[in-house]
Amino acid sequence: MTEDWERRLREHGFRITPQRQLVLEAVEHLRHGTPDEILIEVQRTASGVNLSTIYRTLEVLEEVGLVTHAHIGHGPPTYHAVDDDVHIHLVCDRCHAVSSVPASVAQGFVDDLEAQYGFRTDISHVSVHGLCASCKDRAYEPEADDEL
Amino acid sequence: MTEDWERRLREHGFRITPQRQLVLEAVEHLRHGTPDEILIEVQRTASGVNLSTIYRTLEVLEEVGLVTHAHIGHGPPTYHAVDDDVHIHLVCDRCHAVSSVPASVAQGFVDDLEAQYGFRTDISHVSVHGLCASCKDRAYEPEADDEL
DNA sequence: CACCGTCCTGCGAATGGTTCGCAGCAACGA
DNA sequence: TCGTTGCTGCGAACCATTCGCAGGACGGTG
Repeated sequence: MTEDWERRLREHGFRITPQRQLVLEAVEHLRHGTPDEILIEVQRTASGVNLSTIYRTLEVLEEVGLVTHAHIGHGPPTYHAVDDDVHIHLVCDRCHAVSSVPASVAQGFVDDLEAQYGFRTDISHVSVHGLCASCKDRAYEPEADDEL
Repeated sequence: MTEDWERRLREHGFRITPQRQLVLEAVEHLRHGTPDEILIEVQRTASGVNLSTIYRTLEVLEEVGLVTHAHIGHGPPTYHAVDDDVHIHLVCDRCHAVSSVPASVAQGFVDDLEAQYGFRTDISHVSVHGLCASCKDRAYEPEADDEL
């Protein structure tokens, strides 16, 4: 049978190539992956694949709706498959830990933005910065030591 | 009288320099500015200032709490003065327009994150992606033309 | 008000992530 | 099987950011 991802690509006039299959599989396997990490994963199977191909392939896969990317912190974007649960990234500014929470916690917020400002939020693209539970409890602002 | 920003810098052991004053003024003048844009603004007054100085100065100003930065979209970070109203950036993925809304619309969301996950959100660092009102009304997914 | 120790700045090079141009190979319809 | 055209690998180009260094400026002190 023809896989869904093949159909998606064909419908948009793209060809089916081993590279595209491998990149998609890598993204699905690593649940979050930067282009770099995806390259390494792909090269476990096909060592000849080039970084530029990863970038171009991710662009194509995103265009046909098979993957999306989100900006987490200062570094490069991370890609993930679209059929994953929609989630929000919580990025700790202290320890840089990234956790995911269901998008549903933001539903009220998203609805408010649409109702009050007409803005339709792509919630999976949101990344939220702050302090994770451990860092919040462990210390209070060591970099802003005005008093003490 | 001694300005607040001078006191802030001195308290942290930093010196007062024209460059630091100019960068701070530029950030306050442009309400959102990338390092590049800030450089151009600063150079209207002092053409000799270098880009590396902008980066280093922004780092210092951020450390002492005079400016913050937020990640908006794919490009470089944007800086703004901290005494601005705390706001959230809404970034339109279609037309790339950036609008600001009061942080208060996210209060419930922020509270939920703290209550349910212990995550203390730095709301001013959040940027929200999606479609602005005009783009949402004007067209439906021209880049994802599955049908028609 | 001049002096001196440091910090700060300008400059140019290095770095890391991403994109581009090109020539050859491969997908897929005929 | 053949030909068209898209896709890939490669290396160079590019952009934003950081670093190292030498000279200049800030600001405390006498």
